Formats: sequence, C-alpha cells, structure tokens
Amino acid sequence: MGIDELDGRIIKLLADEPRIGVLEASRRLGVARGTVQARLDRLRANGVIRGFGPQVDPAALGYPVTAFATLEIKQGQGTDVRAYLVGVPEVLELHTTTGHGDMLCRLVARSNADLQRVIDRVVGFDGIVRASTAIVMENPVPLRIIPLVEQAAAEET
Amino acid sequence: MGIDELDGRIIKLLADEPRIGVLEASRRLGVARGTVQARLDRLRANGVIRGFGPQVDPAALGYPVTAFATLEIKQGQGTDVRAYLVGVPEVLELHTTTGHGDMLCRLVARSNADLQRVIDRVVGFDGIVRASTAIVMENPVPLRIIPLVEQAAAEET
DNA sequence: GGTGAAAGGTCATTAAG
DNA sequence: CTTAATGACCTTTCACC
Repeated sequence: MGIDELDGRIIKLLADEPRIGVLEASRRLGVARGTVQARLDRLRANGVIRGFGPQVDPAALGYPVTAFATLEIKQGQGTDVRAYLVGVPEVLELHTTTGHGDMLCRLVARSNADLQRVIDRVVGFDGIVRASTAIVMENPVPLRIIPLVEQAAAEET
Repeated sequence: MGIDELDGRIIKLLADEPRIGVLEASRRLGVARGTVQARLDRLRANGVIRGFGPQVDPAALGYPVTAFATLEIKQGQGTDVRAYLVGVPEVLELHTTTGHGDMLCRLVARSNADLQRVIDRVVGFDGIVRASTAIVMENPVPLRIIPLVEQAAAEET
C-alpha cells in the first residue's frame, strides 16, 4: 500500500517542477517513460496522488487574513452546522474533532475588520454556541507533504 | 489585483479537469486559445495560481490520522521552535497565531497510538511548554478554494 | 495556421520476485 | 508464475512560433 523510493522521487520531481512532462521526468530519473507512466497511474489509482489541480493563493485573491476557529456545537446540530458552513465561501476547511472544541475550521478574510464579518456569519448560525478564533500572524511552515513522502518512501523496504 | 469572471471559469475548469490543456480549455470556455494562455500567464505572474503540483493524500501514504496541536511557547524561543518543527515530517503545517496559543500545527500519524509518538516528539523540544491536541474525526469540508474563487470573481466588476 | 514534440496506448522482450 | 521494467512503434493532441 505504501510507496517505494522511485515513487517518492517521482512525486518530489513533480512537486519541484510541475510543468515537466512524463517524458522529461523519465529522462531525469533515468528510467523508461513507460515506467514513470505506470507509476503515476498506480499512484493515482491508489489515491496517493489526488490530482494536479491549480494551487490558488487566497491572499492573491484578496483574502490575506487567515484564522482558525474552534466551534462549540449544540448537541445534535452537527449535521446542520456542516451544511451551513459548506455554504460559506470563506470557510476553506472544516473538521470535526475530539476535545471540547467539536469543530475546527479555517477561515480567510479580506482584512482583520472583514474577519469580524466572517466570524459573525459563522457564529450567527443557530447550531453554533460559540467560537474561539486564533488569527494567523505568520506561516513558518506552509502546507507541505514532501518530507512525509520522503519518510514514507524510505520506510518501504 | 483581483480576478474577473473569465479567470474564475478558467480556474474552475482546471480544478475540475487538470489534465486538459490550454487548447481544450479554450474550446470549452468559448474563447480564443491565446486568451486563455494570456490569462493563465497573468494568474501565475500575480501569484494567484502558485502551481500545478501533485496533491498527495497523507492517508494513502499510511498516515490516516490528522490532528491539530496548539502549542504554548517559551518567551523568545519561537525561532528555535520553528526550526525544530520544520525538521519533523509529520508536521504538515505550522502557524503562529494570536491568543495564548502562540502556535498551531497540523500533524499526521500512522495511528492514534503513533500520534502519541509524534506529539511526544513535538512537545519534547525544550522551547515548547505544552500542547493541546484535537484529533480530527471527520473532514466535512476538505481544503477547498473554488467557492472563494467564485466569490472573488463575482465581486470584480 | 503550420510544425516539431510530447502524451498515451499497445506490444514483445527481458528481468526479478 | 507473476509482476514490473524496458524500448519500439503508432496516433492524437498540444504548445510554440
């Protein structure tokens, strides 16, 4: 189920230079083109690679403020809350969690002032009792996966 | 600085079917091929589209457990903590935040038991006073950007 | 709009588990 | 025996000028 060392190198190469094709990748890796193609097909089939969609930066869209909100939910309202938050564009991500928190969501906003509007819109829903928000100041480690890929590849015998 | 409606449609189309090229995209959108190409170049230049790297699923790599840890940092140890956490592959993301929390990080692990090991490794660092962890149970809204793109595109005149 | 190149597929051969 | 890698060939499609 895991990935081997060659899979890891393919993923790393594609992450570094997404524009290169299968042929160029095979050249750089020193393997046959068909091999790279077969590996990629397998990685997609296994769900390891979900796709190659565009990575959009919310800040460049005009939403430079990011925050994480911990939501406390009324008993039995979880389903309604999810359905509601799906409809809020500024909610980029939503998780249900253990702990008192119940839910954790990632928000973006146009400014700190605008964040208040977003939070009001989130908390305004009936099923949400209260929200505790942490505004992101810096992002020393942006969402990454390569180190984990390397570890997973190395652990495969 | 924002994006217009056509930009939005281009991004949406590429998100839905990343494999299609510029030519096929222009056909579907009913615009000239050069237009799509120019728009894409501009979106990349503006930083709206950061790239087309592979989206890797940690679960498929053997790390199905996700957690968010709020870290409390010793005064003046922030820089050291960042440098340390960068070296931990299971740390997928790290933010410094407002509030008592100081830092928020996203972790993955091979199992709930393995999560303990990861947390120990994180908290084991000297500059970290303590960690409060929320384990993710469900993910009703996986990281998404399209609704925000649509809103940003609609708001542009 | 034309052209060189690459993607994607199939095949037979070879190697390794 | 099964799985994977390889190099060859072919057709369609795209990117670039």
